[in-house]
Amino acid sequence: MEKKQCCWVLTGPTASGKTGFSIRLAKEFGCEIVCMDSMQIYRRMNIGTAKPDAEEMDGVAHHMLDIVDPTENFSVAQYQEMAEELFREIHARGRQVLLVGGTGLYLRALRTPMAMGDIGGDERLRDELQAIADGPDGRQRLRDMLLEVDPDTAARLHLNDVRRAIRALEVYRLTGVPFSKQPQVTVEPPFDYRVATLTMDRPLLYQRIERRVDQMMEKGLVDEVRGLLDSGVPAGTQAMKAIGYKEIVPYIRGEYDLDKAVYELKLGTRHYAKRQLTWMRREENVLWVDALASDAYEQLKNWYTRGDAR
RNA sequence: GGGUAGGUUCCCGAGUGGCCAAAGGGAGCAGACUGUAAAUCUGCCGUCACUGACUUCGGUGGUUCGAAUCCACCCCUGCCCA
Repeated sequence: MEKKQCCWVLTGPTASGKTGFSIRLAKEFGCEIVCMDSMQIYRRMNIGTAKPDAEEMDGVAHHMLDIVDPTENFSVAQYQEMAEELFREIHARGRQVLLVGGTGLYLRALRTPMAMGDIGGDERLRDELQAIADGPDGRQRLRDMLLEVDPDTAARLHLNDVRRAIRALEVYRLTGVPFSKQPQVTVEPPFDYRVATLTMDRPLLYQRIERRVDQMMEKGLVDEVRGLLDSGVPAGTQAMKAIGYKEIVPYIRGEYDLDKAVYELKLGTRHYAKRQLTWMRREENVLWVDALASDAYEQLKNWYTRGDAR
């Protein structure tokens, strides 16, 4: 079998320093950077997503940034499709792909293409099921519905896990086959991935997060959020659920003061970073690098350029 | 100095004689995750030799079979009057 092309991946929690390392790597190895971040894909959401600006990019080609309007939804499946298309183009140019971002699900979708990747969503159905869930005894009713058509999934899901229960019911309604009985097509990923995760001492990471939030505020995060709202982006969209946006909206609406907003924003970011780490621990074949180690860059370099690794 | 409200486990905050290692929330930690994922959901959370034992509810000393809860004195904090 022909050897697959290898994509480099640099991941890690927010504020761990991915951007800096990625630019350096890109310059040294002629990489084109592909964003692997579920929120930086949105246009006009720059400060809150810590999207690199032109100066930071320093001439390095970046892809998948600003590809969706904040009023639109976007899915993992779309991401996977677009990204793989891009990889082919970049490789055709004879350049190296460097994926950079902290969205674990996106990485997994690339490394192990999702078996149910072709069963789309149905907004109306979701709304309908959500309405049931919101009703009296909603969660129990949802579980009962699921129990009837897909006892395995019903048993696996926690009563409060409404979101996944809805998805399971959705898949059943759409295909007639229970979620748990969907054919497990194991698709071989078309590319190889060499993954490195940046990490650091937890207290230090949290400190950096807080500092970064303060910087976002100085850069005018509030104005950015206000601008989005004023231009007609509804507060309930997927994009506005991003950390940095969902905490500022209530402040703008006068529901709480700025201190509270900043507190919530920092807290939300810390929680998020922790979840990212949890996700990455489960990923296999990952090089963990202490971002603050003096030889961090060397470690990354060696890992990516190592001939036999995979 | 007088009056008054309080001091509870990392924080906030319930608890006014046994059912209290002490509600609830927050933080923190751990985990899940298959077309919303920066989303959504779960577990742990005084200590230990952990189906039991030990230490804790400002301090000390009492009352009681038994106290975070009652009494006495003391220390500290907020507010009001001087």
